[in-house]
Amino acid sequence: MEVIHPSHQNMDQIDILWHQDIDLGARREVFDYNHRQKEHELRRQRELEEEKRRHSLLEQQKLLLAQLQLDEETGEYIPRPPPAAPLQPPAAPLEVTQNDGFSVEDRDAMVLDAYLQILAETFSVGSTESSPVCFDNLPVSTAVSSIMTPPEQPVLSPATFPPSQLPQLQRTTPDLEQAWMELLSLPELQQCLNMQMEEMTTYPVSNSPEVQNYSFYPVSDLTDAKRNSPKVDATEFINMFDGPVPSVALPNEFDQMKAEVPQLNVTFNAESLCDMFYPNTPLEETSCQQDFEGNKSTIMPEIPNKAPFTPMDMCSLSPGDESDGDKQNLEEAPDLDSGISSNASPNASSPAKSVYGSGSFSNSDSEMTDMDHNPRSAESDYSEMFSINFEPDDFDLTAPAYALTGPSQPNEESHKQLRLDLAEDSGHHDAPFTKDKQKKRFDVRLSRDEQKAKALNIPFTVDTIINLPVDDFSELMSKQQLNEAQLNLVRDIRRRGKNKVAAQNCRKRKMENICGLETELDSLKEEKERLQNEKSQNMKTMKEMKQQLNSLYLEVFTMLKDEKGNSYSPSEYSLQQSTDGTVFLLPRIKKTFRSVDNHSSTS
DNA sequence: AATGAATGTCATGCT
DNA sequence: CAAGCATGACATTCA
Repeated sequence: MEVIHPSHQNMDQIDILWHQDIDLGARREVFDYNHRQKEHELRRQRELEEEKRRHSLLEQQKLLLAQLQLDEETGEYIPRPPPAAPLQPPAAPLEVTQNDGFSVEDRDAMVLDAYLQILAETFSVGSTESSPVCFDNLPVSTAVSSIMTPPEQPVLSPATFPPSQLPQLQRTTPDLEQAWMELLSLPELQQCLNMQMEEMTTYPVSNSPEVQNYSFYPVSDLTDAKRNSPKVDATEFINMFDGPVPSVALPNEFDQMKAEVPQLNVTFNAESLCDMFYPNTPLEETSCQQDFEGNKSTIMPEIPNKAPFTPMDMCSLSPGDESDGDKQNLEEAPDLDSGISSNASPNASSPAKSVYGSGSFSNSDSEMTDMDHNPRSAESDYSEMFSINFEPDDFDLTAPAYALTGPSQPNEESHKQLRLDLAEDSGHHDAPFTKDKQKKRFDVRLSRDEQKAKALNIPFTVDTIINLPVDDFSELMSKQQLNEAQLNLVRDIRRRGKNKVAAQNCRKRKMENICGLETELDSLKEEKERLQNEKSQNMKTMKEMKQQLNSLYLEVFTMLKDEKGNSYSPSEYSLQQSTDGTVFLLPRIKKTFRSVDNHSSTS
């Protein structure tokens, strides 16, 4: 028996199968390993080229952002003026592109083109005209404005930004956020960011807590801040993190945060940068999870009011500002539909304005600031999650309607508040302090209960008092040792708040009822008109039919003849039909008589 | 200054 | 019975 070499046999079989497949329409290249390998290499080459192209676009975009600065008045990005001498780009990767021999104008034009191209190609966000809007809404402008702030002026730390805006921004620009995430996932960008981050962390960061806080902001915030960093002086760069917090942070917390700085250095590698911006970092994730689990049982009743957890939500639960996150969860969500304390200030979409307050204070903002400035040990679940403590000695920092500006302008604000108090006590509010009367009115309204609560040292916010479920509210009241006056005030605040919402709903319902009735009235009018038209049409038809009947009647009469062949007069005879259908010709004599009788009797 | 709209607050009844 | 809701009536603020 002949022994065939196995491989030879296999090759023969493959050849047979191949011929069969050719008959079926498949080409040999499909099965050719070398051919497939070539194709694979070609594909890889294309991918590499694509990668290179994206990288160059990225570089151009970074360069562009370094060349641009935010015009705080128009909200537009404009070319940055030529930097001062000491402002040398600290980031090495950008030096290559910046020293390429282009004039500033050429480079700006090129960069602008590249920018538009990037927006059109890299981001699959949408049309280019929507992009600037999104950029305007991004917190990047806050970072840029912080960079642009003169060093001698206290730079607002991220902790003083109105954090309540952030989830909103997150919601309003999900596509852009996703695009940023995609960008960040590019290895080249991660490498670049990593280099810059290493530079950043090698500075003597005296206020390291802010570094940690910084990571709580949307990814675009930090990345854009970084993109601007090449033009930023080291001092200013540090100023981005150099906030007033150390002056208000409790020493133990400060030490604790400081102790985490080495961890940050470790975790600031390229792979975990995305995770740092979003809370998948093991460091934060564990703590977030812990906190989330810890508070879940008490948070849950309120959570359904809010959209499902976003990464920012998880971030908010991280240890650095867990109270902020909780407060956002629990206070913003009811505002969405209740409108009681809708913190939507007209400036909410303009971070550059809101950084310095510009008179647009919101309750939540002040509470956030309060929470930042009053980190407290856990007295109870709710005191940790919701409360502000109105400490008598931090009056100007914790006052509800004026605390946004933070420690940078404490005296002005406390004086404003004192004047506001005086105005309220005297019962009238001339408005020398506020530009927006509507806003002022809103704030004054809000601050009445706030003021009362503060006067009695109620350790909760009015939103907390109003929006807590009754069980949680009762539990909270029982845990706090409140005196009679405080309890009464808290109940009044809750009752007023509930009733306010009820009144709003009632009026809304009333308006809807009125609109519904108006619609119904319109439809009824139309129905009436239609029926009247139908009635007149019917009457017209009836008249025509009567005329036809009359003519037919006369026609029949003219055809009737007596024995002599004379016609019957319709005035003397009438035709009547009996029940069995027989038609009789009856003289009208009786009727004539009766009419004569009637006539004689009436006369 | 008068006026109407919008909104907050209170009283009351109902669930 | 307490809590909350609905709603009419009144008060306040503002344009």
